Amino acid sequence: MTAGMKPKPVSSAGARRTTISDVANALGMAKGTVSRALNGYSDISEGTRLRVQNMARQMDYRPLSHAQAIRTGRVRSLGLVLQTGEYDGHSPMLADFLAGIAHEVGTQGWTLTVGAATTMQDTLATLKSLSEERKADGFIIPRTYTNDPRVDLLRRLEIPFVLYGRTQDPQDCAWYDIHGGEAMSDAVARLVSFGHRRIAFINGGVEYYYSRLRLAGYYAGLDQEGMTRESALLRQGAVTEEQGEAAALELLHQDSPPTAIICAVDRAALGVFRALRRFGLTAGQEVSVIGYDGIAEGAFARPQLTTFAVDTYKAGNRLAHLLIARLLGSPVEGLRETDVAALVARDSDGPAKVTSEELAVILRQNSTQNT
Amino acid sequence: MTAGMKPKPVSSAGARRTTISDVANALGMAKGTVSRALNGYSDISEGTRLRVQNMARQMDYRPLSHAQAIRTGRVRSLGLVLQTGEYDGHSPMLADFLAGIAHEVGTQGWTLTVGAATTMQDTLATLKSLSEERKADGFIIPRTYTNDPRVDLLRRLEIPFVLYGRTQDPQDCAWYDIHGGEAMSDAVARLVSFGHRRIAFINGGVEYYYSRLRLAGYYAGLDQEGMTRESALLRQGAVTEEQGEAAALELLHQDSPPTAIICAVDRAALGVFRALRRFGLTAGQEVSVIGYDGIAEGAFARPQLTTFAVDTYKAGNRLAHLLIARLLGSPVEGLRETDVAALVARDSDGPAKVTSEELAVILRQNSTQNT
DNA sequence: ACCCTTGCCGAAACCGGTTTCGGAAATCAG
DNA sequence: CTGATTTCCGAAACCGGTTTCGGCAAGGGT
Repeated sequence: MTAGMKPKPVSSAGARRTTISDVANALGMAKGTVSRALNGYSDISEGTRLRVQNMARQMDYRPLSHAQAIRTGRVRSLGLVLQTGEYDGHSPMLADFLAGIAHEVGTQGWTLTVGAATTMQDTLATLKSLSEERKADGFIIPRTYTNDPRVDLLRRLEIPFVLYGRTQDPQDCAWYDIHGGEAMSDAVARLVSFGHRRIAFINGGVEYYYSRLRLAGYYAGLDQEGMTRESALLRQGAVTEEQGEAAALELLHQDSPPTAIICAVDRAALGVFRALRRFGLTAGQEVSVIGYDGIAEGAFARPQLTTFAVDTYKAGNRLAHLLIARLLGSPVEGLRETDVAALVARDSDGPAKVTSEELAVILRQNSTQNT
Repeated sequence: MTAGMKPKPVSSAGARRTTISDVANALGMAKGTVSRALNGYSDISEGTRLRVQNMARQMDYRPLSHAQAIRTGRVRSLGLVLQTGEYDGHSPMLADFLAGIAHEVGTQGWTLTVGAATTMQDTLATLKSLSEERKADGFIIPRTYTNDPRVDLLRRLEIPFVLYGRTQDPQDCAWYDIHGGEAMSDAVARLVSFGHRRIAFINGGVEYYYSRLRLAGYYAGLDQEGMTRESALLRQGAVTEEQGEAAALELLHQDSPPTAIICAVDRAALGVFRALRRFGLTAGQEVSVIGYDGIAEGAFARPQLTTFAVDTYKAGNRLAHLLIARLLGSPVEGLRETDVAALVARDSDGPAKVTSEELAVILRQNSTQNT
């Protein structure tokens, strides 16, 4: 094998892929040398490194990840375990999320491996087996809990991961998160500027860490405006339309009903629409409603939902990026990103047209007709 | 190494996985023998096969798929490339679909690798690279077109695949499909039995093969009832709420409006609701509406949508099953399953309360107020 | 008793990479 | 000019499996 061999011809019909050996003896070198040159070992001279890289590019050589994995143990794949229980209204964003991950992963030459589970127990087992079988080098953990058993598991197993959202104990954690709290306090400020004085908050699932942050944001917003916190204006654990509707009904049936309702989750906000409709009211008129998420249905609802939209595609994208960085050795402290949700002002909120007292009268009048 | 060695102790802290060599010399055999015993070679006696299998189970030996892949070229992974373009209303089912695939795949010891693309061009490139890099042994092709370039590509590359839905040329194709056509003709029959005489059909995207089948089903239903086909009662290409709403408005603005509307897609049916609401009408009263898909929103809509529900989880499940079978060597002809959609009778359809003529009058009256 | 199958398994090559090890050539110190 | 380092690369081992090949022993036919 002389060094002057010409690169292999354009792949004919039954062409085998070019292997590292092909590259090696096209260059007249040992395959070990080619490997080290390609992987940036320091004992390779700059000259040969270049020659190898050029030849590899010319011959369109791409190492097979599973062939590398046998020695390195790394398969260049990110894992994602979906927990699909009851309908929780979050699935609409899934497609974008996956697209975001898959795109980033694809351009880096990595892969996305997805598993599914129904219970947390099941999720943990799936995580364990996927990593034991080395189907994934690390995991993206979506929808983090305040106290997340998945985090505990992966920490114990020393398997890299990155969170979508944060968790109570940040040790060993990389994450991408949206400032949901900030959005909530912005919502309060916006509603106050519209003249609202009684602003309620319908929070999401209490087990998720995000609901803590959003509640804190709501409180911060109240504080900033010099308003007092009232438990009568707070409802927790609404993530579906029904739950949102039920929570809104509770809020509206009080003596001093809120003239504005902030929801931690868009779908709950759509439920609030329904509750209002029961009284013959429409969001954005007598009562303002602001949501959070930016689901597509919000734009199609009547009235169109004002919301703080999160870019789910981008989230997936950044998460993949961060996890790959972590797997490549970046220290976890540098892999923590937060972003802001973008206010999408539509029709479901606006200037206060009635006071709480006036609203109470209207509600009493109309409640006799319905329900 | 004697044959009587005891199995390795329960994995301690830094325990390596058990390899095939571990099993081999626990049994005092050559590793090649173990491999052949486990893979059902015929030159292994029944006795040793049993001994090997037992020992493997005892030692919890599971071969690493990427280690096998290096020789076999098969990684035991199914590929799925999502095409995420504009919001087409189909994403809600995605979570269930993935769960169905992932579950089947998981229990068989396989994996699901997902990619994403925005355009068809992109999808084809992704399919090609995923298979070239051997990230997937075969593909699940969702949302089949009448004439599907993905099928052409995979056929040409001789890569196994299975379709969710059918396509024009069945050569080399395995599939799982729902009898959408049957559902549509059932819908016609149901509406006729309710006394409806003018029944319209709002079809889905014309490029998909399913819309041909559903249209044919609608026609078959009409034929069976001795009704004539009228192009005035047919609209095509509605997959979103807006498109459904627009199509319904067109249908209702005619001189002889339909008293019942069948939609090939639930989301379009929800759009029809909105169109009716514009006229102060509600589905299930003056006009009956029947959808197809069984999306969760249908149950939450007011009125609740009568629809033919497809079990998306099951679809994913069966598709994974079929593809794995195909990859294991089953002839493609035996890998074609069809299932039926289940009628979920709710509130959006019912006995005809007005004739088309009466409806026309109502619509004319109300159209002056709205729009 | 002998040859020929057949059944069954060990040994070794192989898949496509990575990593270790050792030595030749080049560079440096004195 | 010599000896000691460095620099750089070839050779070979290795990763965890699969597959080929050949041979020993048991069984069958005559």
